[in-house]
Amino acid sequence: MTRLIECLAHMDAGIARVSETMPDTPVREVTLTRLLRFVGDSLGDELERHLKPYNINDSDFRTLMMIYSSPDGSASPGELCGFAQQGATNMTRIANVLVKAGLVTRASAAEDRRRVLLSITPAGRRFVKKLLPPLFPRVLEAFASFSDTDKRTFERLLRKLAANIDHLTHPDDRP
Amino acid sequence: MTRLIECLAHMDAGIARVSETMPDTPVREVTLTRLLRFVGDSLGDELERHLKPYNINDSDFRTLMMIYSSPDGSASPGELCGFAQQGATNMTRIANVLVKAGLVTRASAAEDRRRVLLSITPAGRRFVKKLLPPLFPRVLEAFASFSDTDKRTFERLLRKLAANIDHLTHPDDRP
DNA sequence: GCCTGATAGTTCACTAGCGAACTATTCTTT
DNA sequence: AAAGAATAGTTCGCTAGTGAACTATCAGGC
Repeated sequence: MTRLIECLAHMDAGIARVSETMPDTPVREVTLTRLLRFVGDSLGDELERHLKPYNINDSDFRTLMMIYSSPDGSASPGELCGFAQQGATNMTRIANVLVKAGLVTRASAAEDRRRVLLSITPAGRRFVKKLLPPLFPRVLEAFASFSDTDKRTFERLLRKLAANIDHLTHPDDRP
Repeated sequence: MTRLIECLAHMDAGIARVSETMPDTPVREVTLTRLLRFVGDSLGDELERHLKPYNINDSDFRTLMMIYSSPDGSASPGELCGFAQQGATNMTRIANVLVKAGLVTRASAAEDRRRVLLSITPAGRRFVKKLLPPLFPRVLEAFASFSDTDKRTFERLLRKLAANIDHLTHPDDRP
């Protein structure tokens, strides 16, 4: 597998060549977009690599973390797939996985029997507490060469970008 | 589907709660990682949405673009999956799709008959030239509120992060 | 109380991507 | 020149994720 840096160089060259035949290409913005996706995917792969030994994957883990970190340790599939940007279909599968692994329980809510309540079990909490700490050094290492200002700036720009994308995909501003 | 901004708020709250029970959580770095992936995925979804009417998906498109932007308009699956960080298996599928759509041709290379050469067809070039321009305004819009300095800084930080991840995943520095 | 419509989940059938096993070709060694 | 190792793709069987159809429950008018 080629090094990330070489991929980026290749990408830069490709974009440059495209912009020759199509002069109105917004080179910088396209580069940023591709870079962002690239780096994001790499981070995701890193995480999956760490999770694999536990036979759990990224979205299962994210979902578990959302339940774990909810104030009362439980949530319904609907809420979860809203925040995790997952389809309801997939959330059903994830819930199945987590329940089967004994990390959460599934019960239908008392007030509204259509809803389902996924609640974290003691084993689920233990699992999170064991899984998370070894992850921290790697996250820190990824940002090792970042100054405090770098991190603040990076976060600011990412949030700004998120806001822009929000406008882009929900152009329903004021009625 | 919930707004991006709300998801981020929810994510912030979740990380804050986790860091209460696990005080050694590197809150800022975790936040940056999650933000980055979030924004990257959203950009990806945006692209897929635009591509769907043409019955082509993100990786098919990226692959097509790599062939299009190669100096001689052709490449072998091996090169492509190196740079696209795709498995060879999937590249076979992608090649099948592109060939079936008449956008590229598949032929075995003369010098080394193990290799396969994927070459873009005139229809493939036309397709790219038609598909790409409507994409530009959206990319520009995503970075609309970014100053020139913002963009430069963002790019610098992303590349720095990429370099770090490279070290993280290939710790084979010097022998 | 009882249709109508809305909401929450699930099931089903399909697309996307991955790892392991396999095939065909080329390189190396002798 | 023949055997063995290496390389490039493909096929196969599996895991992830999606959209459409379906089920069960609730809410509102009458």
